[in-house]
Amino acid sequence: MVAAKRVFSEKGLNKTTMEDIAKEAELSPGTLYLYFKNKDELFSSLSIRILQYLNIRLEHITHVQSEKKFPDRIGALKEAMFDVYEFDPVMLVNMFHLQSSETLKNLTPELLENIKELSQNSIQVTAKLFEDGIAEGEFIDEHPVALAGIVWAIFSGVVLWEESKRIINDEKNYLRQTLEIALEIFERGIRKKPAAQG
Amino acid sequence: MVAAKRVFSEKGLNKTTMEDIAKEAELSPGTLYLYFKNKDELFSSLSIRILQYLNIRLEHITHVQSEKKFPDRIGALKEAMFDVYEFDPVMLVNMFHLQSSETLKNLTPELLENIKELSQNSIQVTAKLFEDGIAEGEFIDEHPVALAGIVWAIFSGVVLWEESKRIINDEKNYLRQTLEIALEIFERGIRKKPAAQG
Amino acid sequence: MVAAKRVFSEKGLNKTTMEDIAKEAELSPGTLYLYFKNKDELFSSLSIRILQYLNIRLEHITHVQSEKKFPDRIGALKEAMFDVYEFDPVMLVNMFHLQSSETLKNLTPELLENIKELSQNSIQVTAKLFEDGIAEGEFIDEHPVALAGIVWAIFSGVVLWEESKRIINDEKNYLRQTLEIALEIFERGIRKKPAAQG
Amino acid sequence: MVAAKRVFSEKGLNKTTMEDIAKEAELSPGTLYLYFKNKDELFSSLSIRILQYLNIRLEHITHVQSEKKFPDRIGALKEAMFDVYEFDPVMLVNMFHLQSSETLKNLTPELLENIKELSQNSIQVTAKLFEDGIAEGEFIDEHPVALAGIVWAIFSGVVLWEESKRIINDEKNYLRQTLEIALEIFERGIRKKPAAQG
DNA sequence: CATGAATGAGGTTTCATTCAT
DNA sequence: CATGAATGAAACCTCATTCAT
Repeated sequence: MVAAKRVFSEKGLNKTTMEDIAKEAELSPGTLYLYFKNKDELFSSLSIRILQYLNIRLEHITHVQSEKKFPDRIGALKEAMFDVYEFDPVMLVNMFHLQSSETLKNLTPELLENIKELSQNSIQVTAKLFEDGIAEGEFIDEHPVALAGIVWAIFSGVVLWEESKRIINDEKNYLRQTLEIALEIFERGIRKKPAAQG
Repeated sequence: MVAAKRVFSEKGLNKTTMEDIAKEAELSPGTLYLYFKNKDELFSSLSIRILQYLNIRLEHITHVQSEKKFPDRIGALKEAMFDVYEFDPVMLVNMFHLQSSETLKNLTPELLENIKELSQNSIQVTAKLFEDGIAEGEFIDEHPVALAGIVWAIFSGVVLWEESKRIINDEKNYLRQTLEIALEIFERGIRKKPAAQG
Repeated sequence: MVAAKRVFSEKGLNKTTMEDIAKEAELSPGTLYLYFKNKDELFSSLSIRILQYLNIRLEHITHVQSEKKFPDRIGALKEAMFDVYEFDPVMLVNMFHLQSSETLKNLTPELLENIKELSQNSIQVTAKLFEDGIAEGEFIDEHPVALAGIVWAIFSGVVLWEESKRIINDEKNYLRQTLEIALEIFERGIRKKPAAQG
Repeated sequence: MVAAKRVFSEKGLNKTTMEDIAKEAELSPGTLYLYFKNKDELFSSLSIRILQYLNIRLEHITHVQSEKKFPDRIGALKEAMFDVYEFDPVMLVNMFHLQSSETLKNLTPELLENIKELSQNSIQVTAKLFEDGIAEGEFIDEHPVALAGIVWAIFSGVVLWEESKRIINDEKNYLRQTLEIALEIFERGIRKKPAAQG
């Protein structure tokens, strides 16, 4: 349920009970089991929604904007990241927590396969974005998949980092600014001739 | 207990029972509660050990190696990262999950304060590493705290990323290589005149 | 549960486990927690049943028998006491032990308020029984609330006294006789002109 | 330990741990077991101190003041009650709670015998106080033991009553006044010709 | 399709008691 | 005579899951 993820955000996966979720979703606990095999699957399904949204956005970048030059496409990637974050900041953070063996082991094989495909696909699509730049000899590093991994690692690192600052220090969340700077540094770091020094 | 984290590492936070830990530590369940108020606090104490180790390594960089020039110091930071990761990869990942508000509520105020201080300190110490470079006009961005945040975000992002790849795809963990590349890109990205192009 | 107090009666509050109660009630332990927040609250709820029964009996005296003269009404009070004792002797004794601050802290505020109201109400209703006698100038003491307090103190004192005699000396319980005499003395003691001397 | 009973008073028998007591007594838990076989025995020993004090006071009334007339002796009994209450209000209340089967069953036979004797003795001594009055034909009731039981029941009833009022309503404790009135009523109630009416 | 009362296994936690020092 | 760390049995309580309605 789209609304039930609010509970996960507040309490975290472990401390959230099925009854909490049912209450928030205005359903009965039993009803949840009509839609989800168990708690972990419910949690994962919510995570998958974000991965799906992310993939849709990435498809859009490659297909619709395929004629554009690289600098615009990395800008589009940045926009996609912001959108994904704003689509559901809470579940995004939760999804990053999903990546721990204990949760993944309880999933149905289909669901696990689903997650695998979605994440592999998003990496590959991201990697394609870098291929042009590499082809044109603009980049220092020439392994597009590595670059894709790193750019998503930066994304998740910044999201978690800003989130934990918010919780521990009660600070405001500067995600957008921090991510902007981080990606700028990344972009400068991968180019042979930094734009700024043109 | 230094030996009790083995159980956490194997089973993950949720699936680990106090009795598991007691058995591994060759103690009785009751004894654990002489040293830790509850399960969350035991877990957090283990996380703190990593933060403490990190801070010790960082102190070492600034104090002992203070005469060294910047390029060496960012190299030392990189080494510290690898060491922290190898000190206890699993607990490091768990620590990134610690930041869920509900877990933090069960901690004693002292422990919470302890965590706060350690993370703030590690950021500040890291920020100092960048100050020289900024003072010498070598860097584009001039906000050392922002750079410190980003470099740690990259670290945690890469760690989580590689861990999840390992779990989902059963791949080997390329942490060292990925982190190496990521930090190289980062370093190039922050300098005005990339060393490679000097 | 009306049937669950049997266990308390047999074993006493401390020695009774939630599982004992569950077994006697033919329920599972978890089910008990659907109805009672915790053990103290379950125990208190049983105590409240006696207070409620007492209040119902007292209401009956004032409302139904309001036309009767005082001597009959104090006789009715005596009957109420016997009935309350016979309603559940063991829980009555336990109720007198309820008043330990630590136990009261675990209760929900509503339950605590409930207990307060019931005890205050029973005092006030009892006090009303004495008001007529005072109005007609028959009594020496003219503070009805004080008399109400004393008559209930006598009740609880005699109940505890006879119970402890029963336990320590394995004697039979002479509650009825002792209470009869005690209340007769009380009644003679508060009147200006003792009936016997008329 | 004379000072350790404060803990019982605050928390009640069940909620008080041996460690609480040890801390209050500035001893270690282990040391308590040098002096007391177990928790119940520790608790009972504290109760016995009051019974002993009560018996000493009662002896004093009969032996030293044996030449006095009855009216003075019942006045002396009243004083003894106040003294006993002030000697240790807290343990007095606790002692009344002791009278529940669950606690008594764990006692050593010697201790139980001790308690039996002390309470039987105090009843008998009290009964003697009434014998003179009965012999002189002043009293309506002619069973001294019954009167003794009732007078102690009134005492314990009033003590518990005032104590519970204090806890539940946070009221001040009017023990002295209430007991004074209650005993006056009792005294008037047992005499054939009330003193007040000459 | 939905419910929600009931389950009960299993977790966390407590605490009277012991024993090596 | 005193300690207090350690015990471990047994308590309380939780919560994912089921199933009769």
